[in-house]
Amino acid sequence: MSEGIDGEGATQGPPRETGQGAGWYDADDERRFLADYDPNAFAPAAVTVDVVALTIRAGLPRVLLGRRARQPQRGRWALPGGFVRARAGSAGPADPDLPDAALRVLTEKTPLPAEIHLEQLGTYGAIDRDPRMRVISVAYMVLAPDLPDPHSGRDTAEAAWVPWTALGHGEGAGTEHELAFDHARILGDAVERARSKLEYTALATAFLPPAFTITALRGVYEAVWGHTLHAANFHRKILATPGFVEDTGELAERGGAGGGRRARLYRAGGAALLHPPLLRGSP
Amino acid sequence: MSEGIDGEGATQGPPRETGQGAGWYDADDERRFLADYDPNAFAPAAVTVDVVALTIRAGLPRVLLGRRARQPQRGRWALPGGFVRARAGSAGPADPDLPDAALRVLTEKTPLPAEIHLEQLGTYGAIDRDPRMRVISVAYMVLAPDLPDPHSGRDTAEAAWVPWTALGHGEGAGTEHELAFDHARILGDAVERARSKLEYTALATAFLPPAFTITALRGVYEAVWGHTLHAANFHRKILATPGFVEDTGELAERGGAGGGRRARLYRAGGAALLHPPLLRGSP
DNA sequence: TCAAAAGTGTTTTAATTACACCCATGG
DNA sequence: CCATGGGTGTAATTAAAACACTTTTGA
Repeated sequence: MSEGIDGEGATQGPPRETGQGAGWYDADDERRFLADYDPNAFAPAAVTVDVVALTIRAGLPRVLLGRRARQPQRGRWALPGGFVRARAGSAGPADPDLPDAALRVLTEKTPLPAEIHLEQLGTYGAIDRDPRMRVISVAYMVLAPDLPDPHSGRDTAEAAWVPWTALGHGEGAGTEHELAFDHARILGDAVERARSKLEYTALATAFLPPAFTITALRGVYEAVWGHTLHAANFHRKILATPGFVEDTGELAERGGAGGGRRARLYRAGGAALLHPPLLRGSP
Repeated sequence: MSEGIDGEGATQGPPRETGQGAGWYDADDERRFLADYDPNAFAPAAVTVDVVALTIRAGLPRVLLGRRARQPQRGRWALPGGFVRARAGSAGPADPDLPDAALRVLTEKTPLPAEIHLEQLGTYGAIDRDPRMRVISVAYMVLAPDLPDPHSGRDTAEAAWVPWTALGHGEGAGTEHELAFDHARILGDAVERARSKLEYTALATAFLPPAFTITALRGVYEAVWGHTLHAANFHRKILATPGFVEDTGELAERGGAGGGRRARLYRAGGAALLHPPLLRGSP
């Protein structure tokens, strides 16, 4: 990990030769080295996590945002985020790994269900992305079913599930919904990732409750991709894809608002990847 | 970016209210805030980059590794890596962005051609991944054509393009080629990413020189995927995929070793994504 | 002239699409 | 009993896989 094979600052003092020349791995020598090591001899950097939590509510794809109550970028909408706890301190225990940090900052905003899809999106570290200092931010994407309204949290004036279509990924400068820092870019990357992963993975079920209808599943695709799909062919294709969904044997409560047959309920199947994939370019 | 909307340590002192209540964005207030800001009030973390540079040489897929000349993990093979330069200092100027840091540590090992594919793989930050301290490492993947032998560099006893099949991604514990830290996991993630991206992107050409034959392109797929492909159908499919390759009008120097027709030379086309994709499951 | 590699034709098979139609339910 | 949404049948289209075959070159 870490400094790998080279890297300035990666070693302290001259190399400790132990008579083996080119140097094969020696566990005793390593133990002596670590006993002498000073962890504060390195140039520090601030590391944060930002979470793009996506859901679908009322047919619209939405992202969890909070309006910043403090400087910098006070008043702007921003992704939930926070510093990674590198070690235990007054604020609490250390985050064992980066996903723990992501879930920690997210649960400050909203309760989470037992099953949640969390994946790393990417890391953003441009030198000018935060006006205060060099900050390197690891972004995560969360896909969740429709959740209760969020609470605002300590540094947030308000928090809400905002339709991402209102944000104009990357553009939207000067609008009411302009995002703080480079969060518009991070959101744009998350949306593109989600759109693309619906094609070749079974991820769409992460947006739904444990039991759902094929029509609800189609609603996920239509909301995320932004266009309608052929209902009959979609239905058949889902059922023909091994492991995508499993029949629960139950039926949904009622048909559509103005009548209609009651739909069968399915649960997510075991498959992670779809063979064959669903392609986006279909009507 | 950075601390997003919440995050402990994200603010210093009480919020500065300016009489606007819920707080809309105010550029003047932000300017005053930044003038007072102390960048050293944060818990630091070490941030590094590690680079998985992949190529194909003599029909084998290979990764650039160096043998560590210093503790910790002295004698083990490791990925090229180094600390991100958060700000300018005695070691040199700051890295403007993370990809700059990745290219910097890579050019310490090998000269690079003009065109190079660099993409971020992911960030690794488990609390125990480095025995010295909490280190968060941003991993990059580079795909390169066959390059000259690498130079060893300051902290490296030797450097080489090692066939990744000899490394057993993630396993290989106790073998001569066991990797340092969590580099086996990072390499495994890179290999899986490369295998998967060959399916639906035109990335295979990144492993080849500017002009190449369809057979050489097939060799890339066969090396990375680890099985042979049907030559005739592969040929046709490549040419049928719009924008994958363009005919140069030239022919390769000679046919195969023991005779054979001279192959046409192609260059990479403009397309980034393949429609339709090439699927891995084909003989 | 023979073997090796490049490249084309053609048949078989499977997946996708489009459109027609039946089923179940609420008003 | 009819509008609405769920669900199935089936033919037309298109892409993939398998296999046979021609072309070009080096030894």
